[in-house]
Amino acid sequence: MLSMKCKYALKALVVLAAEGTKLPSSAIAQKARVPAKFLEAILTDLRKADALTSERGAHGGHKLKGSPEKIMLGHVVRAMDGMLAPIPCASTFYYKKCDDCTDEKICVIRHAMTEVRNKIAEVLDSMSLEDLVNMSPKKKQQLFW
Amino acid sequence: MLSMKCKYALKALVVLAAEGTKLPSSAIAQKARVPAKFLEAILTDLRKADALTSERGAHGGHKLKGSPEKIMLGHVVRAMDGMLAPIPCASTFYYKKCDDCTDEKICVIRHAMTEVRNKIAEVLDSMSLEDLVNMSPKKKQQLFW
DNA sequence: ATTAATTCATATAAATTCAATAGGAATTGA
DNA sequence: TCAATTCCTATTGAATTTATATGAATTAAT
Ligand code: FES
Ligand code: FES
Repeated sequence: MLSMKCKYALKALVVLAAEGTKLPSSAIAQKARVPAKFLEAILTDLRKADALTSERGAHGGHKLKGSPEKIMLGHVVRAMDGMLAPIPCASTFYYKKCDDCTDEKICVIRHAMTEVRNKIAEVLDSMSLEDLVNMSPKKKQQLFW
Repeated sequence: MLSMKCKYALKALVVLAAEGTKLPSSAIAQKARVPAKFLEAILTDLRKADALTSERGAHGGHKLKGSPEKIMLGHVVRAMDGMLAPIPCASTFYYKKCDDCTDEKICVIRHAMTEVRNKIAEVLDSMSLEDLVNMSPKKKQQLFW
């Protein structure tokens, strides 16, 4: 399950990708239809995840770091929610051993869930913010949802 | 994320699939290495999900309902954890509208997550308990994890 | 220098979900 | 009657989620 945090993060990034310019968090919150104060914390995390840069003070704001086609959904989702895999032992970026399994090399649950994780990663690691923006039939009107 | 409940459920079902026979929950708990009392509740849910049948009283126990190749992982995961989709609006079995989106037909988040959900469903709805058992290199020794 | 707009840091809180345990009623076979 | 079992209801503690509140630090404009 994607958390609200992650969903909001994606929306914020789509807004920034479509806009291209620097925007204050309040403007992003409005356009993305996301709780303003919650978004502030999310933007901080996105900055730490290297997805955007921020400037403080008057006329400050947030701007995408790098071009939209280089920021992949997989990167964003991992930064917000952690692993893509359904189960920690099947994760490549957030691997964790299972206490209830003695030999993960033969574990059939792990094998099955690794297949799932690979499919998820295939989709999310090949889809960029630009893809997301272009996906919208109304992108010229800046309507994404 | 797969819950522990779901993981335990899958393990219990693999044990039953491999064994073929009726087993009391205590025996399943031991073979699957799962907390006994927690498993009891899980087995009840699995019965309600039509994955097994139970007999009460002495010599009672639980038995797979139908053959292992007909019970799909997707069915089990849905019964335990709900939707496969990363987000409710992208779920086919557990659909729920998003409060923060005004037009889901054009929503790019939904479009992206629908792709993910379809990949997940493709894997889990085509993999059966029998597949899981056969996946094990040590199935003859009943070692699955 | 003051003010307004902003990010940033920290703390907190309410609600929900998860993982499990407890206790005992009901059922069944020996 | 007894032992083994499923089944039912309640509870618990911990963690996570989804925020909100407060105010410090920074910056540009006046
Ligand atoms: S090793 Fe993770 S489920 Fe078995
Ligand atoms: S409709 Fe669900 S994310 Fe937009």
